[in-house]
Amino acid sequence: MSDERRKPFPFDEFEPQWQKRWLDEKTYRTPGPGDADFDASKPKYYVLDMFPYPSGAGLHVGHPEGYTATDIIGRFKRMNGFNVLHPMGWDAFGLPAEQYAIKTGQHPRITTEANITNFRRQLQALGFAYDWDREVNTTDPKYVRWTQWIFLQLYASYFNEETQKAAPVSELEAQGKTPEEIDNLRLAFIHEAPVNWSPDLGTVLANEEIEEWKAKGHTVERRPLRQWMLRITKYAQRLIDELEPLNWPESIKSLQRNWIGRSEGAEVHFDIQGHEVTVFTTRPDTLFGATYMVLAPEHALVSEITTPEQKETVETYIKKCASKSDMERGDLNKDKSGVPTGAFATNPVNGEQIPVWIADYVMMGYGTGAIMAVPAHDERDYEFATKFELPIVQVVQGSDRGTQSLPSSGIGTAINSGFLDGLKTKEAKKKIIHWLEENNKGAKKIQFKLRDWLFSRQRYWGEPFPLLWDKKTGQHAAIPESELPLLQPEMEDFKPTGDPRGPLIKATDWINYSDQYTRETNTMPQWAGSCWYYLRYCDPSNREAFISKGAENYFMDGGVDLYVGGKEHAVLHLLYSRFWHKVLNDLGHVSTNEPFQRYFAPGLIMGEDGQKMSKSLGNVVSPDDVVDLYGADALRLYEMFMGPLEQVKPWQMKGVEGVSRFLAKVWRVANEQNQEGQWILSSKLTQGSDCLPPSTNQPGEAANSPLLKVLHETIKKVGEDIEKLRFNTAISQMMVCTNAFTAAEKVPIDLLTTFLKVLNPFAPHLTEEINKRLGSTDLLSEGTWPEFDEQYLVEDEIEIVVQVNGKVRAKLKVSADSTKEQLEDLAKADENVQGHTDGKTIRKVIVVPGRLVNIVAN
RNA sequence: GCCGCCGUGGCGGAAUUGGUAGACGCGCCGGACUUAAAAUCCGUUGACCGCAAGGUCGUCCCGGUUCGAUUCCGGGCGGCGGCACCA
Repeated sequence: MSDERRKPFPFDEFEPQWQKRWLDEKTYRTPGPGDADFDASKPKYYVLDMFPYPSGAGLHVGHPEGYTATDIIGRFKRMNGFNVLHPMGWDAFGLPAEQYAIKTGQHPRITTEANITNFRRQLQALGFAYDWDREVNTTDPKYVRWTQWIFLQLYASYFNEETQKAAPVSELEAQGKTPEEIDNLRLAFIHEAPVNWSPDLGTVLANEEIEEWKAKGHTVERRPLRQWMLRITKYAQRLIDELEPLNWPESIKSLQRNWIGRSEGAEVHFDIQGHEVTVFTTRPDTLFGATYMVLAPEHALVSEITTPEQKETVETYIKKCASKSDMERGDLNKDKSGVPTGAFATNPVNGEQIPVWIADYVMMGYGTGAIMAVPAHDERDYEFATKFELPIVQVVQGSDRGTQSLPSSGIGTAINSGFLDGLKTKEAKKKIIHWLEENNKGAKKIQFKLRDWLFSRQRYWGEPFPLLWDKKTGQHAAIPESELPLLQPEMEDFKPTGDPRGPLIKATDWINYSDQYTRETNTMPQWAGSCWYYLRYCDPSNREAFISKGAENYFMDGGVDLYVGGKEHAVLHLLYSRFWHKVLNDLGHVSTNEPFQRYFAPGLIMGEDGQKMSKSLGNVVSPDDVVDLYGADALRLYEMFMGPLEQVKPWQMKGVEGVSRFLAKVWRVANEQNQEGQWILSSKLTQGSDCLPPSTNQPGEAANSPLLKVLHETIKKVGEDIEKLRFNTAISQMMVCTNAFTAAEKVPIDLLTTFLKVLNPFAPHLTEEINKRLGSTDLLSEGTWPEFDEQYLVEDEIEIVVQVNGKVRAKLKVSADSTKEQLEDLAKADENVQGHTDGKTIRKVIVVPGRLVNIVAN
């Protein structure tokens, strides 16, 4: 253990030197519009990583998986003449820093800075070609300023239903709308609703965040509070439609579509003793089968319609439900519960009086919080009706599932349904919707699962809302843009108070804006900063705007070309970001309607034990340790060689050793050790091409040089594989090529240099070092990607397979231009083939030139 | 329950407009070099039968299409991820 492990090549010496040089010389700086050295005619390529939350634990080997992939693409595109934008930054607001601050008393800014310094060091030790001049940090006041500015754009906008676009609320003012009416249309609005309040965290959480924090041992309860919301639901249809043309994995698209949850159906109005109640259904064709109605316990009308006899029962039931969270209600789905209100509703289609129940299987948050129950054709209604002995009337026939629980998409024929009888489900739906619309009893309706985005948090370490409250009128207002950024006040104590207005409520001087106004004390969620960081990278130090028109037009033309990052953000971050981007697009601040043209999610890297890496299991691998033992290039190579990028795969230290051996082999193609153990240039190296046939211009002869052939195959394959993000097969091809170099008597330097260019995006340190030792003063990464020459790829002798009845019986070396007839004759002449055809009649011979001959005989 | 993805050697994985299954790497075994070890290099390595030539089986299981199926179709089984009383 104490023995220093012998390094197979001196990566520990040259890797830090190259990293220092790249940083000092700003090798990977990306010139943008406005820079003196910017060349507008050069095409851009924007390759983006999801920026990390700089935790105290530092990087684990999962981080560099995606980062290495983008680095290879970026370096490759750079060598192919693109002006590559490949930036990195920090998603640095967040609860862990705040909680650590509460524990230690240290300001979150200090721990955040320290963590960033550590993350940056770790990333730089891997040799990524980031333009560090473009680094962004969501907690930097210069960044916060623009996050708040974008929020103010949302605040000052509404969704124009006609254009399906955001527009300034000033349009509404011009239309004479009242302030209240306008507030009800703003994209950022105040809403009082039951929210997920965590007493021990002292904050409200988004629905999507509950599970995460519960898993960490925190409690979450339902509590009605006034909160800022963002009206993302207005964009539901566009978020689905505009997803379609994007180059994203189909599975991720489907995840988003699912989340948005579009359902087509109808709204139907029922009368309950003078009160109109609207339900949503995807099966309006089953209206004749509605034998009872159910309201969510929280439905506003419950108290009004409940009969005196049922009052006590209903109130008890509502109390019981209120004590349960959404989750608990969901967990108890084995057993339906509910009570009758005593009221009756009139089925608009046949005038039948049907009982109105309340039950917690109906959710207030979806649709209208009320349903028509059709027990013959809905599993849940069927279960409920059976339990409480409510009538079941079949109205669709022909379902293969029998009378109960027809699938909602099921096809059948309407029966017991008056004027719908005999119609197929599809036609019945159309006809009933038409009837409902004619008779003012309902209308076609598209319903989404997506809810508006709960945007406020009760935290210290987040962007304060740039908003004020009028002390007298209670009306809210924006602070002037000139006062941005609005930073949190310096506070000694940011512990949660239990006051749902958050810890900022304690900063009494700060809150008191003027005699007229007091400040909003909520802060924004961590998503805010990550919603638009990809835009800031394009123009990170702009003081006049969040991004300049010029930078936006150039770098965001067609959107981010490739976005790589974890699937865990496939729904929320990517949805929120798309939403903000669309609003900015509608308002004319950006020129595209989608931010990320191509998206790719790398698979998780598991621990050596096959389990997810976690501190508690002790199976976390730190890149620092891997770099110490094998070097940065070996880590990069291994991460890419493990398997397909998208796949979940376990870490294996032995595998790192394997690629380390490969890199050492490359090193030894160019270097050998002398008596003193120093690395000197290999004696196999030659200036000319004296290992090749005399005239390499002759295709046939050139192809006889195995080295030249494999090299050109490698150029071709690696280039193609990089475009397809198939790095594992690219690396295996480079291993094949290296083995050919190792086997060669002589190694022509020009061929070796060509190979080094191909390997450079993967292993930049090693290749630059060898190139330098070979006497070059240029950087490979600033050179151009080699072109392959088809003439070296042509084979003149190939192997074809001879099958008899589909089984391989012989392999023949034949000339590549053999005709079908020649192949057939050669195949039939083979001894072993004859052994299998003797005594049989040849029925058919299939010849696939260049591949095989299959003789069918019996 | 619904949606999506995936099942290939001891292991990570390659090969799909249907055409030699197991590239490349790890591990194992054998050999060379060495006083020895490490490092490096060479060779073997899906299973079974055979001295060999060769043969039989083999890509989760069952069936189908085809001259030919890891690849396409139908039906199962198993695993992973997401959603989940969404009307």
